[in-house]
Amino acid sequence: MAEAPQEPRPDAPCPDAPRPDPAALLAWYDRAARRLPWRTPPGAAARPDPYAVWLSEIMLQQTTVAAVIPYFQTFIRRWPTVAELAAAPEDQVMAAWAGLGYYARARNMLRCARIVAAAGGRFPADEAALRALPGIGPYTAAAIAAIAFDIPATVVDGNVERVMARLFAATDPLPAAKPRLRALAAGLTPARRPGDYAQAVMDLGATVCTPRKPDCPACPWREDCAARRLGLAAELPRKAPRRARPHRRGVVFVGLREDGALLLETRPPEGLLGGMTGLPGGAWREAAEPLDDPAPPCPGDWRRLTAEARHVFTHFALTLEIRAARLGPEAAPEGGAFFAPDARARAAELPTVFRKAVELALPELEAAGPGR
DNA sequence: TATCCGTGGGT
DNA sequence: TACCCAAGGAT
Repeated sequence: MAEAPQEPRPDAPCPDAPRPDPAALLAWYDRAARRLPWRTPPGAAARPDPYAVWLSEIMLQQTTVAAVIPYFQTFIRRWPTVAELAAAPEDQVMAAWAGLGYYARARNMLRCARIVAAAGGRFPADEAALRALPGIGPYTAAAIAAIAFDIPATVVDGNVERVMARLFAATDPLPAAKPRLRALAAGLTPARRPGDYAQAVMDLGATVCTPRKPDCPACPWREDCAARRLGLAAELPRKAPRRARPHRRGVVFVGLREDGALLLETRPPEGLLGGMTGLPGGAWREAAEPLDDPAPPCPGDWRRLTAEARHVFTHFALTLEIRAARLGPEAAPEGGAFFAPDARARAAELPTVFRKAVELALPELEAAGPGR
């Protein structure tokens, strides 16, 4: 295709500017690569298990490495192959995922595992085919293709966007700048060691080219970085302003039966905390509106706790009023609620907002004793 | 294109 | 305290 003459952009690298060398980044990676449970050492001839790469990448979506590691270890030990994960009951998978957040990931992960297992148990070594699987978007498809199969796919995550914005001093704000940052990243992707390169750019963003206080002297691309020359590194990438977070309130019931069983319910499959186990309660409404005062899920001596559970979701903050009761062996839940044995073990299988409420209520309920 | 969807750590 | 941010995807 013929090159159309392009309007020069004020923040574009001049044609004679030194082009960052992927080999320099790979040399840094050979030295500085983090050891991660799903990662093979840099330069290793053997590719990592595609199942482990896929599992780690799903867990790492919008989630920090430190948070993922224990969950990855648990999953890989409990379900060592995609076939074994595919055969697992959904409620067990959701319970094992509890606390990691973005629960639609877990359901899509299981759907994906079942598709792959039914097709023979091998992940496709092709970016487009990966992209067609549930829970695998542009980033994850490129990451699996590159890391598991050493295909020269361009991974673009938040790290890569930040590194490119600085390297080329792209001053236009996100998210509008995404297509251009992707194109810049694609222009650097090497044919040699693309899997290590993909991980190297992300490691660079995670450990050197950090959002605040980047460690420019430690950067293998320090001499090539336009933002560093301009003194802009710490200010990039720029971002469009975001909306203020609203505040909501609600009521939850923590019911403890004499035998230690906890009163729970299964949430609707879609939406917030979809498909997870939760506590019965009312609607969560804007704090300025009247509180939804729901009927108890089961008759009992319900008492309001002084303490409230506070939790912050991505797009709103929540304060939960807690109503707690010890319930007799005859207690009969209504409206889909049910008892599950071993309240303390169950709390670990709840989304964090509910786990907080249970942890506030249990000591008081246990101290009160059955005869209260 | 914009909104929805969790959580925990850093500053 | 308040805000930012993280190996994003689905709709």
